[in-house]
Amino acid sequence: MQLSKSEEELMNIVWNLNKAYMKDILDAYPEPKPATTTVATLLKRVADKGFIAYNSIGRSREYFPLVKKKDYFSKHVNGLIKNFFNDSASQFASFFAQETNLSKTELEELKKLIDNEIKKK
Amino acid sequence: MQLSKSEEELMNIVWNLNKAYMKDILDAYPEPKPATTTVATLLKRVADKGFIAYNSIGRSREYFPLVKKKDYFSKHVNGLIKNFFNDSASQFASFFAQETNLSKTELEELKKLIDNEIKKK
DNA sequence: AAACAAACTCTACATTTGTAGAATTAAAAT
DNA sequence: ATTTTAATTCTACAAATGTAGAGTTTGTTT
Repeated sequence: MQLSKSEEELMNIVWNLNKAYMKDILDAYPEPKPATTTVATLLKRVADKGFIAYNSIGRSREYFPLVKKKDYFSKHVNGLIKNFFNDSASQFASFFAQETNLSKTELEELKKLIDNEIKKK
Repeated sequence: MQLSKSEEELMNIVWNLNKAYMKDILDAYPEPKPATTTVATLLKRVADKGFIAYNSIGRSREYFPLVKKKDYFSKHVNGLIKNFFNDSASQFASFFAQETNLSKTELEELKKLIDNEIKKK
């Protein structure tokens, strides 16, 4: 299942906090913060979609992610690639290398990384 | 403004064809093709959002993109990066290099590309 | 025990999205 | 000119999304 924009925003907070009470989540939201009930609704929806779960502790719940950010992301990016780059990751990669404004140093780093990946194969 | 999933799919076809009549677009859809009216609705919505325009030719319209795929994409990917990678493109890049399943050859190619980019800086 | 407060559920509602039938228009074919 | 057909508009409607008020539950404080 797919997360909507605002659900993603919520997930991102949960991923960052790793474990969090409602209150922590609300605190993490940037101004203007949504209503408590809005967050509650989103938490419920995201939980229904199987992205988070919680442990009941006292009157409240400690939420935690069930899906790893990495995993969610792979799927996400792969969807992008499938949709827009004829399912060719390398086509996307080249687009990415050219279009994103990485600095020289960052590019050097990336190159090293790729070298590592090559060695792994 | 943001495109929805199915609007993106349509745009992708239009980007590929570059200029296209309704019929061409329908032809380009994979099976099972949507109803003509569905495509018509999407065309209208996407036009309202300012992503395409058309020249009226005879009884029909020749649609063409107003927004370049590249531009749409940069924004898209940059949004991703902002949202999930603390606004760090290099963080995304390393994620990408490790998580996408590029073959050895593709990685080599990518490396060359990056080398080129480095030289440009 | 009573009052309080935080968190959660229920309900709601406007907007957007996915999808398409019915009706209309206008060009093309006969 | 009449029929046929492709393209467009209008209308519709269910599902998903963004947002939040009202009410309820359940620990917490005094």
